[in-house]
Amino acid sequence: MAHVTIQDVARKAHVSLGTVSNAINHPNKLRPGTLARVRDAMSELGFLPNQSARMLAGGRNASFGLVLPRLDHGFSLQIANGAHSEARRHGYGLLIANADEDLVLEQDYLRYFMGTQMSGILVQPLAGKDWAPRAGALPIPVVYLDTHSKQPGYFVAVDNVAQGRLIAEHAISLQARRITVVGRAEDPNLERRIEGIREIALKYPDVVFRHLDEGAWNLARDGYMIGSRLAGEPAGERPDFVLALTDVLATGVIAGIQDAGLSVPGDIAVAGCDGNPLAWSGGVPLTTCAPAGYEIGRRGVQFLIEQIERAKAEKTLTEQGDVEAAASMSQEADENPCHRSLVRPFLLARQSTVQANVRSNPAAQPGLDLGTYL
Amino acid sequence: MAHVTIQDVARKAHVSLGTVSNAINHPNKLRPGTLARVRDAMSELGFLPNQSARMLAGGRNASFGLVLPRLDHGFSLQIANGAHSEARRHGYGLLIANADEDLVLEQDYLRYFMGTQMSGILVQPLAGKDWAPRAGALPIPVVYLDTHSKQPGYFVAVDNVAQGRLIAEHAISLQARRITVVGRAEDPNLERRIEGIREIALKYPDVVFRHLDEGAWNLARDGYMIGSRLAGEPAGERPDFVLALTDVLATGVIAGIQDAGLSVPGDIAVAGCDGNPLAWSGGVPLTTCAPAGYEIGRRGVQFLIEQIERAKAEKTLTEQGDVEAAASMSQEADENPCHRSLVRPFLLARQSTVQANVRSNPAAQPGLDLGTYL
DNA sequence: ATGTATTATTGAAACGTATCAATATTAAGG
DNA sequence: CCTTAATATTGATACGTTTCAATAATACAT
Repeated sequence: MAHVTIQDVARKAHVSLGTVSNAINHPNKLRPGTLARVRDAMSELGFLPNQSARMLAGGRNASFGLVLPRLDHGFSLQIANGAHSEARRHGYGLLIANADEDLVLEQDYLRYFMGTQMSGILVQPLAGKDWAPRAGALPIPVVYLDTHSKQPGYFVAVDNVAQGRLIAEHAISLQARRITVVGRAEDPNLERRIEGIREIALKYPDVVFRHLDEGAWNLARDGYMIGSRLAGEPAGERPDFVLALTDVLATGVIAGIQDAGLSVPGDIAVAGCDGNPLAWSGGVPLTTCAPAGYEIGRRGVQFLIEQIERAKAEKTLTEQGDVEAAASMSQEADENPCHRSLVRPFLLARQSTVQANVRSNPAAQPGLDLGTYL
Repeated sequence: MAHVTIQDVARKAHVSLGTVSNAINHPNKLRPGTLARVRDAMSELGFLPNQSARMLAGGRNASFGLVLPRLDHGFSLQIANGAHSEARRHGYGLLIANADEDLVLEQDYLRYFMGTQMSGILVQPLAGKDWAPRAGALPIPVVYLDTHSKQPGYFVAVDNVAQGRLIAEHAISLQARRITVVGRAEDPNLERRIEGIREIALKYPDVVFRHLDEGAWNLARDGYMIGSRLAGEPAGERPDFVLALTDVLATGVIAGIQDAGLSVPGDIAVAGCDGNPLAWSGGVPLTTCAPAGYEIGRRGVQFLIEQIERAKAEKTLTEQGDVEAAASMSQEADENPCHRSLVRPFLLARQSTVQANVRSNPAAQPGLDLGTYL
């Protein structure tokens, strides 16, 4: 009942404390016979090493922490999957915490991860205009995901401006003449998408652009209402192309238009903008771009490992007495405090001609299976 | 650079170690002035309590661990969300680990959580015929989710048999005469669904039932191929109703049938069976049942808390010298080692008449917003 | 055999906190 | 102002590991 400790194992195997510890951490330091004896004792007693004690004594935990703002958005899941596979590839574990749209909870989890001696932390911060880097002087590597900031630190984000440009150019390449952008610009990422779209709009003065600054980014229902309304506009005035700022919105817009009796994309074409695989999994062939969450997670972990490696190198130099070399390394780091990685979006043109919107179910496309996202 | 410890804070605030500890854990034991002094010192030094040390010294961590087999299935996410909200309600945190379909990794995370002094662990074990309870004699509460087993322990699962019955009866109530069940029976849960369907089949001998034991549960593409094939069968022989064992499969089947030129549900109706919200989010109004993942997560946490409370009560009794009372409690527990909770599925009849399958976009239904699942 | 080089094993000293009995401080009552 | 009760604060101890210098046990060459 009482916890089985390394002591108990040592006693049972007739060896010392240190030997049991070695059996766990440096098995090759032991003679095969001893190792076997210790292992037998461990399994007989059902020994489970106390991770708290290990970390306290040993320093670092071979895991990363990932704090997500929510669990039920495809983008965050892609991040989690990308981060997880990259972490595993390097022998690290990944623990995920859900801040559940709550700033306080986000802070709590961040502090928890820091206190737990994690090897590093990834955060996809809660969106909001007032974003500031969480955490002060950091005892451990941190990488911010899906966020832009002028602050020093490590950041990995989608190039939202490029995303906007991409999708707007796509619309124009399909001969759209009246384009309506749908969605409230409620956070910097969305603003950047609009910025990209606007750039393109300026290049094509004969195309009519309009922005409906309404509809929450994550509510398909808002899209539905907007879609119904747009469908109700007179034929010559209503848009022939709707650019929704998010795929979830786009899904709703499509449904709204269709329920109003118009065809998509026959009467009005619709495109999304953030490559959310879950939004089109049901069979709506939505053109969109940048399903880049996976890549963001991957790069985030790479950044963490980069920081870890650098710290390790610095420490090694210092130990070798090469103090000036170490100093120059850390000075270099100080001069170059910002590390940004923009993940380039790409067009997922599942609606390569306007007509194609009608039927090209993703389930039918080999090599692209929805199951992965369900 | 070097970690700021409780010592440094104590020195800075001119108090003792114990006082700083109290400031963290029992703030009401301190005089307001002292508390303020300590808190100032903490924030000035940027103190972060070392969680490893806390747990080592103090015993338990106020968090639960959740080990999931995968992150990209809606059901697991529902579980995570249900567990998270219930845990928060009781003041606990939740850390999620993704076993990523890997038995070894699942074990690793379980061991990790046990070693981390988590207050309890939830596991949705990897599916497979050879399932056996992970973990031996457990030092901490564990609850198994979405699994059936004869072993002693705590289990929360969907009543898969009822699920099968429900969906089959639904089909028959819609006048189906030739029902084809689609999906490989690759794990006990799926077998149970078939069992439920079979029960109903026996009750209606004039209805033709057929089971195609093919199609992986999580591959829409498999469903697509099966759907195309079924659509190719002669009009009098092909099914008028397809029951897919999972919603993901059903999604594919629908696409396959439609691409073959038949209408759903006009020519062939299709229903899923596991209430995966992500599978119908795109606008395919799929009838299905039991979106019960959330409820499973919730009950799982409740079971954990129940175990914690019981242990606490037992300990209190023992301390009060009431040894015989404590003994009787634990004896009672020994005699009643199995705790099962079956979550009852319910029909999500989004296709309440066959015709309704055509158009009833969920985005249009108030009170049911997809955004939540995207 | 004997001494030396190599490899295994040992056990004491951290790691940073919570706990709790002991002590010091404050408040209350006369 | 003194006594007693209540409340704050202290600091030694324990938690279960890892680490590392010291020691013991081998293997190897002579």
